[in-house]
Amino acid sequence: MTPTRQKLIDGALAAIREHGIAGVSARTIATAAGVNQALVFYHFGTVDDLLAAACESATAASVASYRSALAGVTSLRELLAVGRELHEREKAGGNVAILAQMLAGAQTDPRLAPPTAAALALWTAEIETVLRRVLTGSPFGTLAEPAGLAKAVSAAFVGLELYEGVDEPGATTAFEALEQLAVLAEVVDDLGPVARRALRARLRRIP
Amino acid sequence: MTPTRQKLIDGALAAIREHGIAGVSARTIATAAGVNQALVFYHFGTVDDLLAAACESATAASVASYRSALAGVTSLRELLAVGRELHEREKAGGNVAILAQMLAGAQTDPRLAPPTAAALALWTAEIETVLRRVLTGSPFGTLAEPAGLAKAVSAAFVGLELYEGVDEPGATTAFEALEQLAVLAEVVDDLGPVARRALRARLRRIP
DNA sequence: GTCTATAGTAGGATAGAC
DNA sequence: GTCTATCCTACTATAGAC
Repeated sequence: MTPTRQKLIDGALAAIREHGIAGVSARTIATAAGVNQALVFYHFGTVDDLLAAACESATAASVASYRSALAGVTSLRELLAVGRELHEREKAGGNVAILAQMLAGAQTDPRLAPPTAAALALWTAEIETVLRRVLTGSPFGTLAEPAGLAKAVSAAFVGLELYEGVDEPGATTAFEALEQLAVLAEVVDDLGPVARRALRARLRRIP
Repeated sequence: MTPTRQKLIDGALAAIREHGIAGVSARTIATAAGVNQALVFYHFGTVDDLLAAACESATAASVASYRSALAGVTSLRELLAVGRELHEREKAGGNVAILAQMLAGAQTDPRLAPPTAAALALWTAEIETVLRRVLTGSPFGTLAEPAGLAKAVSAAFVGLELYEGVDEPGATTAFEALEQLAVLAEVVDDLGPVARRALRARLRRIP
């Protein structure tokens, strides 16, 4: 990785954060990177390709920085704590914000869709591993596929970050409600043998 | 509402759907609307103001079209069915897609944030009403605030629609997992008196 | 209210000097 | 690899004719 390539990638991330997908351009990126505008095309060919590289880089780094924390998670409560920490750090950093902007752009730009899907897959794979471990033997795990659940969790998280951008206090109440729901989930997961048997019996009656 | 204003609003919605927030302009909107480009500024002053009006209009219409269906909802299962129908219709229509694009744009454009928040509030208010009714007496309702839950549901839905744009089969598995989770929620909600008492006892021990 | 024309700015992309 | 200069396109917004 040459220094200029790195500058451009960092500049692209800064430009997305500052101007959103609607405002990024070779010029705004080059300004943020402190390099000449023509270098975007020399090093990456098109703006889209630079955005793809930047998104991949930022997501890979972000996911890696949570890998050890996620590896230690053995309960829903702990997973939630990691999610809360991620959310807190995102307020300053904004790697999920990058993903959200890419996702918005990818809806109508076929060149952005594959790299965005790939970046999201980094998150879902990590979350799926944790969910598979945490939900083993739980009523939740027996019913819902960890793979689908991981995708739903990632998508919901992105949606909440977007929502926070237009209604910060509202987003706080939304997160609090989800935390309460997770508490309930842990309680259900932790029911005594009698109640648990009743639950299992009910579940068996569902196709 | 003059015919031209209406054409412009419809054109704005079509343009957002086709080009995303990154690609809308007075020109793309005017082309979609079949009117002269200068009329955007005559009728709405700025592109942002037209987008705001279009978003409000589309969301209000969409919410209104689900009001009667939502009024008949008395269980989580039924609420889920409405959600599924909305999701199916969105594949063709795309009013949530509009909201998602506005949300992405609003992150960095302060002029888009208030109208976007207002449009989202139309959905959350409706969902909150239903949740409040459905969750009365349920362990879920006693723990989590319907207001926060409604916001979380709306945000998650937007996130899932965005996710679907880059990974359609993945989004399907995500929706399926959430449906399974809702089934489990209904089962918990419907537990026999013994198990229910055990659940309540546990919940009381949590602050 | 709607049109044409246009000013002024910003954007993608390339050629060619260094 | 990096820079300047430049072409062409597209954008917002307005002025003025109809």
